[in-house]
Amino acid sequence: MARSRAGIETRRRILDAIRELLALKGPEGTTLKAICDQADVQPGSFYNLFESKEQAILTVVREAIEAVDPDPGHEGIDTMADLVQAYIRFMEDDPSLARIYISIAVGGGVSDTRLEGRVRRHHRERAARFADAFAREHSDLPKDRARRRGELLLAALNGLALSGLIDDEFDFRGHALELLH
Amino acid sequence: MARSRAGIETRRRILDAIRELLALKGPEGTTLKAICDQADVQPGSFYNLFESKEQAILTVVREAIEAVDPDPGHEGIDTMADLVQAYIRFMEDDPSLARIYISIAVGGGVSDTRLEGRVRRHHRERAARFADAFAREHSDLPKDRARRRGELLLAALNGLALSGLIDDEFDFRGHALELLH
DNA sequence: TGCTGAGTTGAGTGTACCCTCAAGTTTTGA
DNA sequence: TCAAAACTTGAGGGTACACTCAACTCAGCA
Repeated sequence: MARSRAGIETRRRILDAIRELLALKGPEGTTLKAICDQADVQPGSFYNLFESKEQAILTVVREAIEAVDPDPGHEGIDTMADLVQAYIRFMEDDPSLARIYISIAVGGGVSDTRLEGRVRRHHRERAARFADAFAREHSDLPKDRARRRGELLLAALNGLALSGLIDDEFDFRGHALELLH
Repeated sequence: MARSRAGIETRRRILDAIRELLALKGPEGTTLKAICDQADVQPGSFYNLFESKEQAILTVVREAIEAVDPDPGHEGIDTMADLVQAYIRFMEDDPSLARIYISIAVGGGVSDTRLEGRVRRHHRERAARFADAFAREHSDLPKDRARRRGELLLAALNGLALSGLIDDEFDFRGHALELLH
């Protein structure tokens, strides 16, 4: 753990390096040497701050999982527009984290049983949040139908994000906004 | 290359092993030893049939990319229902390939520049196919709007597939069929 | 100013990886 | 039937990997 100014700064540089490498080169390219080169740090310094490479990567992965969910405090009162806008912001402001997030969701990268369960739990909570927002705006619909619509909207956003990651020219923002109708 | 009965059979066993390992353990878990154990083959035999581990994996990856596209002959005449049904079949009959497909699409696994271009090209062709099918069934819509709807439908399907891969209990089939309305 | 502990260094360790190859067995086809 | 070709074996080689550690520097503070 970092306890001094220098340590905190080094820790940040390392996490930045991992984030960039994961997004750019994938898990296979995120070697200790690559991380250390990118962060301009020696292995010994890395292991002074992190228990293992795996643990450091998991820190970034957790960050990605959390970043996709906006304002946890707003849970229970956010509108569909809020949720869609938040996703757009996530994709535009932090494409590296977005790529990592979708990547773990599929399980193609860091495959770890604990992580798999965490992703599933997170996904279900997120689906519920979408379902609630939708139900609030369409109180006429039966509860079950609202839930399914929430699931569908979340899936559509994830799919649009996927298209955006595959194809730089894809108009994620436009499509996402259209979803609101 | 396999030239005799035994070689062809061994080659099949190896590709089966890779397919299963990629889907179950991800690229990191798909080591030569794991492949050979699973296929009940020795390394020397592997290298008699494949140039490299990478080449063998790419064979499976290509298979996954192609498997998602049904009946290439029908291109230009398929209906939206055909395309959706084909995706459902792909997800249900070959979940390993489906996981691999979505996984490469994100770029989280085998990250290779050639592959990245191939995926992008494939994705664009696939979006065009959806757009065409949609335009054929809604000739009243302006061309551009039809294209965007095709893109959206493909993205939604991919997103639903993602949900299905994260959560076994997710009703992919039901949601996909509902998309047709 | 000098002590303490946090931070840094980089050569070095062991391991697991991908791949090779000489020697042997089996299959093919003339 | 038999020689050539295809296939299999498994020990072993070179490399790149994650990680360690003793020796060092440096910042913060009494």
